[in-house]
Formats: sequence, C-alpha cells, structure tokens
Amino acid sequence: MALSKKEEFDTNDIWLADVAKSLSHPARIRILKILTEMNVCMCGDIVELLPLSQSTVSQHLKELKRVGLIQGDIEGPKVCYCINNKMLQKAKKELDKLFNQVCAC
Amino acid sequence: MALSKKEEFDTNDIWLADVAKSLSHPARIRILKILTEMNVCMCGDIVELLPLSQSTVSQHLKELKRVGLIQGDIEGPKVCYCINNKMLQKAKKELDKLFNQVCAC
DNA sequence: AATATCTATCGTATATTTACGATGAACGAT
DNA sequence: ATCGTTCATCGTAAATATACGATAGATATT
Repeated sequence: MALSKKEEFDTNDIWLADVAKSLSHPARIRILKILTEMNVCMCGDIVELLPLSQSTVSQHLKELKRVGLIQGDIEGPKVCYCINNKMLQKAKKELDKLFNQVCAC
Repeated sequence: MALSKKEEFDTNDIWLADVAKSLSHPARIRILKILTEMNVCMCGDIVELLPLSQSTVSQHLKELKRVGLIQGDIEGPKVCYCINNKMLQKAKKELDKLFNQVCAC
C-alpha cells in the first residue's frame, strides 16, 4: 500500500479506529469476556478455552494490551491478565459518542 | 496464515468483530460522520473531503456497505450514499451489550 | 544446580488490507 | 451518436494481520 494515510486523519478518529481494530477479531472479544468471567487469569487458561495455539493467543493478548484494554501483571513465571476498566470505560464512552453522532438512536 | 480460525468462534462474536473491523480505519469513521452531516451524498463529495483517491474511497465505502452500516442508491450515473440507521442501531446495541458485559461501567 | 512451568518472541508462511492508476460501464446532456 | 461525468472494478504493490512451531528467558520447585 506504499504509505498508510491513516495519520492524516483526526487524532480522535485514529484512536477510535485503533480501538475498533483491537475488537476486530472474535478471539479478542472472547478473551475480554473470559477475563471478565474469571476476573483474572493466565495466558494458559485462555489457551485452553480457545481453538488457537499458545503463541497465537499471546499475540492477541499483545494487541489488546497495545491499546490498553487489558493489563498483564507478571507474577513469577506466570502473567496475570485482567481487564483494564478505565480504558474500557473510555472506549465505551467514545464509541457511544460516535454512535450518537452518526445514528439517530 | 494457513487457515483462518475465525469461523470457529461464536456467531455473535464473529458479527461484532466484523462490525468493529468496518470501523477500524479512520477514513471509514470520517465517512460515517460526513454522511451524517450531509444526510446523503455522492462518492465524489467524500473524495473531496478525504486525502485519498477515488478508488480507495470507493473501497472504503464498499467495506461499510458490506456490513450494512451504509447504503448506496444508484441515481443515474451517480450513487447516493447514506447512513443505514437500522444497522447502526443494531451495532450500537450489540457493542453496548459487550461493554456492559466486560466492563463495570 | 537441575528441572519443570509459563509465556513472549522469533522465524516463517499465507491471507487480508490499504493504496493507487487505469479502465470500463452506466447514464445524462449535447 | 458522441461526450462528459460518476463510480466500481481490475491489476498491482506494499504493509499488516493471522497462525503455527520452536526457542529462549524468567521463576518457582525439587
């Protein structure tokens, strides 16, 4: 694609698009739900619940961490993942704002 | 990537992920806002407002049409694009549901 | 110190996305 | 009938995403 033009858009639209991107794979939506149900859990727990390899799950976790929707705290050899409520609230708020702008809801 | 595993997930999660994917580029978020402001408009109008070529804008419109967030009605040589309120409402509702599930909002 | 466990990262293959110019199809106007 | 306008699609190139196995690093346990 030569050069991405994404950066030429509005900062907030770029951020919203980025949040949407992090939600754009069913595995990552499932991971958010799992982390909510379990409160906290390790990568290995999630691997057992998904039809994906450990390395692939790790990549999906990385993507969710990148935008800040989840956190990972190292606990010895394990990594304890959990929801980042603050960022999810922000995401919800901004998505709501978008939908209120573009849709007569 | 060999084979995509997306289809092995829950149908609703797949749909949500697909909606999120359609929102995962700032150009497409901007297009939704433009269509709301203008009520209806042609592809050419949008091209003038974005730093992208006509063919690229056409692709983005196609992606939004694919998930049903917008509609395109042919009017002679022109195509009249507009917001699909019904689908945006559904998207908003389902995203709300997700956030209410995964976040203590 | 050696071992087992857990997870991130590397290397790799393939699929998809993003971007553009060029072309062609559809239609209105001359 | 020809011309101009509008837009989708084709062909193409490069970037990014998805998936896996293998490996390496970190830390508990023995």
